[in-house]
Amino acid sequence: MEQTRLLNDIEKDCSKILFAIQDALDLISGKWKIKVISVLLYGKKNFTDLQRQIDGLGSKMLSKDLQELEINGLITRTVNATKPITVTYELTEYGYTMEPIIQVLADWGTEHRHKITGR
Amino acid sequence: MEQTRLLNDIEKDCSKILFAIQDALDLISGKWKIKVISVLLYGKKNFTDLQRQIDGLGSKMLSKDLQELEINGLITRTVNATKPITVTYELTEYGYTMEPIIQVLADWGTEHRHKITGR
DNA sequence: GATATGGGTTTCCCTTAGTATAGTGGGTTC
DNA sequence: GAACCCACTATACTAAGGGAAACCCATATC
Repeated sequence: MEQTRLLNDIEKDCSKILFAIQDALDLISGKWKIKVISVLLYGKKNFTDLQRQIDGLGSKMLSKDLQELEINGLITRTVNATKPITVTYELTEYGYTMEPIIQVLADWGTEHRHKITGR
Repeated sequence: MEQTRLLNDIEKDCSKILFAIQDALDLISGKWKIKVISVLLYGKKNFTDLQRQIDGLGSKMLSKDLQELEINGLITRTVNATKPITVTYELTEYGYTMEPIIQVLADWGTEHRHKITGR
């Protein structure tokens, strides 16, 4: 009885983190969004520079993902009145709160590569 | 010149974390793998319990993802000689190294939900 | 001997995420 | 005035990921 109750509590905990994870993934799912955010952690970038930095990313996907990231408040889009008009994308303060996610993923990936390629 | 050199260095850094992130995502991409790992953080589970705990997950996907997670050394599969035969899935030591990823995602997701639903 | 449970596999289907390619519109440079 | 850069948008296609349902095998319970 006591045991059962504890198990139920654990399952509730577990369900909660499952929902939380889904909430996070909803914003960054897809092949490119995390990478866009990662690049923007290094500073503001314009459209073409973003595309150049992320290998394989086409303009249609970049355009779509930037729109979605903006809608979700993670980045801002600024049109600059420069000679040829340029557009700058930049992480919002909220966007920067994703840094730990990027960091921990990158750390794990680095360790994993060491493990695979025989440290 | 100095400035340019620094920029190049930054771009190399950036490329590195992009590759690292890709390495990590290769193992946990898809709709269900992170959730399977998350549930297993709470302890070993059998097939049916995993399926019950993760809403919407069908047996085909679960079966496929478990195989892939095992191949990548994140979980172990143990057949138990019980009355009706049961199979137990459990995180390996390596699998547990994913905990920080799950944790940081869950934390962010929780905060995000607070923000969206008007703290 | 019918039904249930655990642990899957197989087949078929379908949507959607993503790719490739081309084009637009404004401005600048050669 | 040709060609090139930036920032996209449009169109068209495709492949892979995933869902639903049926089926399989063993045990064992009614």
